[in-house]
Amino acid sequence: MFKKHSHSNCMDTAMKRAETLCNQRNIRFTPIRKKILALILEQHMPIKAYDILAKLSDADHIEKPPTVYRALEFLLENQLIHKIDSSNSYIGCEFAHEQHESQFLVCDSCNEVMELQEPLLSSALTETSQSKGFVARQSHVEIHGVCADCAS
Amino acid sequence: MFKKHSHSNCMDTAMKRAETLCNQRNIRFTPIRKKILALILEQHMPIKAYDILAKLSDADHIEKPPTVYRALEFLLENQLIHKIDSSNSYIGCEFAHEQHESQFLVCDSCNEVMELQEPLLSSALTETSQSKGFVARQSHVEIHGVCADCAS
DNA sequence: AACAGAATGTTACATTATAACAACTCTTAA
DNA sequence: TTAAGAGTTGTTATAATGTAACATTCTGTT
Repeated sequence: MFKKHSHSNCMDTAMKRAETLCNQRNIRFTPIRKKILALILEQHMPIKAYDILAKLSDADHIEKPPTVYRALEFLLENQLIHKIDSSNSYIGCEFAHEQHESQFLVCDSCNEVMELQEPLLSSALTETSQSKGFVARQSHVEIHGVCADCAS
Repeated sequence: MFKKHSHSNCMDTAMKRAETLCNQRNIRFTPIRKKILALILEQHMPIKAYDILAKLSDADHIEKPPTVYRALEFLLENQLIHKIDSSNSYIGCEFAHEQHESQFLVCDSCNEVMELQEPLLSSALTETSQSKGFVARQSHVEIHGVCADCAS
């Protein structure tokens, strides 16, 4: 485990932040979107689309894939969640308040993911793009390995 | 296009490098593996597994998905190719001679991919991991945007 | 209420990837 | 030389991931 913390607390915060953000952007934080964001946040590690689907089906009437993928698309667009490309899974965003790169430490032992916002890394990405005349729009960094807790 | 160059030349070089590397490592560079690496290299941009399959089916007798995925697995393990996670596609490695991180500029306009080995970026990745007590094994960076040629 | 646009429901299907077991091939060692 | 064993490939079937297309419902605005 990367860190101990009051998870229900962090969930509440994230949900409220999402609510506020949607109001600001004048976009609709509908029950389905809310429910799916909550499912992702309560997981506190990457979750797969069809696992979300299964949880929805348990709780409510049976849902279909598009229901989930549409909500995921919405949440991704608004940076309320991120996709971990290497495992086709989704995780709540720790910094849902501004446009930012995706930087992750992915522990291959416990499967937890830590999201980062490292200025050093950000500037390295920016400089790299610039040096190639490349106009960067979105960067995605996944560092796989073993987290501090698992290593010790 | 990121750059003009003699592509058949770069293909030959890459194939020979692969041959040498497999000899050094005492692993078998079988006809199937050779053929699939050649298909990926001649593409010179990311290619999807089922597109490889289609090309094989055209040329030879009909092949099945496991044939392709096994070869891809082999080529990935030996860093002769890389997977572009964001598009489930595969591209020949530009630096098939040593263990290295995967760093890519992905042009969302022309779909070309430029592989990099930027020391600045590498060290930023290393320092980021270390600062979190994370033991990094493999990093993957994809910078999406518009390449110099498409931007101009 | 009537409309327009957004969101959701539903069916069907497309794409990406792997499990499981059989058959073949290559090397090595009796 | 042949039997054993590991590695590779063939084959069938299916799992996992994701989307197209169209119908329906909801929401806010005239």
